[in-house]
Parts: sequence; C-alpha cells; structure tokens
Amino acid sequence: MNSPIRVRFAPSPTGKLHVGGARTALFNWAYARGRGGKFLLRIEDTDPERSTKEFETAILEGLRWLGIDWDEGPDVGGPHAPYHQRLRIERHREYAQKLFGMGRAYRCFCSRERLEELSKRQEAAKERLAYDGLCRRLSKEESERRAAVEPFVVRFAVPAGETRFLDHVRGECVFQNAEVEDWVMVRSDGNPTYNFVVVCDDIDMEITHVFRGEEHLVNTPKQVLLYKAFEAKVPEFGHLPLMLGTDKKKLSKRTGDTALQDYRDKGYPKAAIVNFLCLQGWSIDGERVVFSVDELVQRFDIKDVQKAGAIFDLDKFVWLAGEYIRHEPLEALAVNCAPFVVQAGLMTSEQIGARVEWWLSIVGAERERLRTYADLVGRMQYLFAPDENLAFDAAGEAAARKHENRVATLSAFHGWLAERAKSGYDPAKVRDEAKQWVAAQGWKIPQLFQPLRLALSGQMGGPDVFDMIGWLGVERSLARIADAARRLA
RNA sequence: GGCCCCAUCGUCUAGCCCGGCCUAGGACACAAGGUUUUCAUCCUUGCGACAGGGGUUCGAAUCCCCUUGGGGUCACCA
Repeated sequence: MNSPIRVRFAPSPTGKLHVGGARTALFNWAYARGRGGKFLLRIEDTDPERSTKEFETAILEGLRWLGIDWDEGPDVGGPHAPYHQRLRIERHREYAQKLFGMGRAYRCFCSRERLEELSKRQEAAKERLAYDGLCRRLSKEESERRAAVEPFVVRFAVPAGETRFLDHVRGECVFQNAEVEDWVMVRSDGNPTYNFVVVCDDIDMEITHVFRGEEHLVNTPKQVLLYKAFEAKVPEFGHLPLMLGTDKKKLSKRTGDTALQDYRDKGYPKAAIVNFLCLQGWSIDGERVVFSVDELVQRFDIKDVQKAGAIFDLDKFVWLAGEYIRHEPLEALAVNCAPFVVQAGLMTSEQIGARVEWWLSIVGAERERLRTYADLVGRMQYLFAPDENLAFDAAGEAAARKHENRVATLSAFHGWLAERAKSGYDPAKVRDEAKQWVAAQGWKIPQLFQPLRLALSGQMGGPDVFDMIGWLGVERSLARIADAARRLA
C-alpha cells in the first residue's frame, strides 16, 4: 500500500510569482488533485534579507487567482504547522544537532579569506571548485575548543560512493558523491541553509513527490544524502524543464515579462495563462491545444513531461488568449474588460452600469479583435474623442482619399441619414436601407463605407459602421461625417 | 573549466520507454486563396523538422556509441 500522495509548492518570497513558478505550482497541484493527494504550500523565507511579507502576499494571491488551492499552508494551517520555514527553525536545529551527534556533520572554522583563496587556487589549477574538507579532519577536542572562541559553520560530511534517485521526468539519476562537496548546512549565525531545511521540512511534512525546476537537479544528490543520513524515506522527484526566453536561456526579465502579475495586469484571461503554462513542457495529447483545468487534473502525469527546455512563445500565448476571449460568455467578457476601461479613464464603472446594453453591444462586436481584456481600451477610444478633428489613421485617410467623389458621397449620406433617422435609429434596418440606397445611387459599396468608417472612428478597420453610428448616437455621427467631409476636401 | 542535463518543422509539441501502422501528425507564426462594407473572425491550401556520423537490425525518429550544438549548476541565495 502506497502512502497517500503529498506534494508541495515552496516559493521563496523574494520576488513576484514567476511564471515558471506558477507552472511548477500548477503541475504539483494537478498531480495531487488528480490522484486524491494533498497539495501544500510552504513559504521558504529562510533568507531574512530578501524575504518580504509583500511578496508573500502577492504570491499567495497570484496562486489563488489562478485557481490553485492548498490543503495545508501558511494561511490555512494544517497538521504540520507552521508553514513558514523561518518559524520552524527550532526543528531544524534539532535535525542539525542529530546529524552532528551522529558525526555526519562537522564544524568548519575556515575563514572566508581562506575559502576565497582556495577557490582562486582551484580555478587557476583548473580544478573542481569545492571545499577541500580541511576541517573535516579536525579532532573532536580541537573542534570543541575552537567552537568556544571562534565562529564556525556546520558542513555536511558527504560520504563516499554514489547517490541514485528516481526522477520521473529524466529517469534514474546517478551522481558520484566525490563530485558533491561538503556543503554548508548551518551558517555562522546559526541559521540553517536551504538545502538543509528543505529536507527537514519535507520529511516532517511527509512529502512523497518533489516536482520542481530543473535548476534544482544538482541540489538533489545533496538532499538525497540527507534523507539517507536521517534514514527517512526518499521522495520521488521530477525536475521540470526550464522555461526559456527567446535567447534560449532561463526566462529572465531581459527577454520579456516573467511575473504572473505582468500578464494579469495586461489583461490576459487566467484560463489562457493556465492553459498556456501547461503547454510549456507538457501536452494533453498530440492534437489538442485548448483544454480546461478539469482536463488538466484528469490527464496530467509527471511522466509525460518533456525533458527539454521550452522557449516561451509569446505569439502562441497571445493567440491562445484571443481564443479564450472569443469563447467567453459575453457577460463574463464584459465584466472582465470593464476594469481596464475604467482604469484607462474612459468611463467609470457607474457609467458602464448605466449603459449596459450599449456596453455589451460594443464588447460583443469587438471581441473577435481582442487578444487581451485591455485591448478593448484602444479599440473603443474613438468613442470618447471629440467629434471635431478626430485623429485619422494615415493609411485610412489615404485610402479614403482614393475615392473620387468622397466628399459628395459623404455629404449625400449625411443628408440621407439625417432624414432617415428622424423616425428613430435601428442599426439593422438602416443598414439594409443604406445598402439599397447606395445601390440605387449606382455606387460601389466601398465608395461610401470606407470614408464613412474613417469619419466615424478615424480607423480603416473595425466593426460595422451602422453599429458605430448606434454607439456614437446619430447626432455625433452626423457631426463627425460633416467634419470629415470638410477635412477630406 | 568541472559536474550534470538536453536535442523532432522558426516556436510549442505528438510519435521514442514496448523498433515496422511515419512518404513524421497537430498547433502558433508565415504565405496564398475564399467569405465580409473594412479590420478581425471563420474556412481551404501551402511552406516547413527526426543536429551530424557510426553501429545493432530484414527494418531506426524510435536502441547503443561518438561528435557537435544548446542549457543548468558550481554561495554562509533559494
């Protein structure tokens, strides 16, 4: 009988939630949820210099926003509380003491200067850069004596041999212990280091599977050795391929946005973000690209994760975002777009609330042109511009000027519309009648519609012109048409 | 540089573990065409890859070796 699956995501609150971290969390979460396991969250705040409460809050919020929930964690508690690493320090000291008592760890009194010299020497000699184990050979007595008067760190005494572990992404991994240095477990200020506490906590929290970024692969032998020293069950691992920038290096701010927050602020639908992140290193089958979180949970398996790193393809991400927007129910889409329009200062939420029909009509008409919620801002800006001297798109204006009788056409339409709208304005009806009227004049459709679209919106592309007239209102539309006729002369 | 990891269209990937169904499938991007009042959407078509070299085998994208290329990591950070 296998023990129940327990996985965790352990971010360190030293920055915003990275998209790579978000993907790691997602995969861990999906793995647990798909198998009736537990997903826990633990804050790795052992570096007091760089950890902040603000980042921690932002990370938790980001995870929740994505739809990730945890069974145990800093804010929800659990049987293995606390879930802040910093608060578990007494426990870590116990573990360190135990190891020290067993002779599996030793005090190291080497000064930073000596260490620096050592690595300089090793570099010059083109040797492996590692601690040379000088203090490992100190007698117990000398160690005790010096400990009373000198500062020291505690190093793990790496045994001879080799270390193996199971990685579900890469298969069986083997490292020669000779390649693993006697790394620092406890700093000179008495605080334990990451590689040490992560194992203590994972043992205490009964973590069964550790899925994390590939950059941790080389840490794994150190950690496995620790599990063995404690005679604890070694968890199964899974090192996820790195998310790469367009330079093929680890995704960094240099080549694009790295924080989940950035994409949220730019108006990407969260379902698209989740979907896209999963596509980096995993696929549901070879065919489908768009899938739901439920399907992810149902189908995700660590064994299907790709080994090679994945370049973050913004083009595909943008397309996927548009795909989600096109399939979102209109009401939801309108609700999601609203904050961006409000934030841009186009309207207040009260104003939107007062014109729901109008608002929904615009959102519905523009949706196929949106890739993010924020795109709507730019798309509807023209509606809020003054009716006089509306900014014309240069190419649009050039195109409109190509029509010989543009001014006469526009003026004639102005007269027709003014007359026609006296009995009220219904876009569908007016559209039909306008087309008949244009044909009756012996005109080609673009002869009117091209300059008209420019007159109303300043753009050469966009929604149906009769919808635009409806949104602007007949009065303002007439004003714009008259203004354009004057300017295009 | 040491150690470790990786290698299918430009990009994300299916296929690889358990060789034949692969004249290598899908998606994005790109190109062409169609629909449309324009843009967009949508539809159709096209372009386009098993890094190279050796083995093993009747047969290799799939197994083995080498080369090349790329990446990760070498902290009293996590």
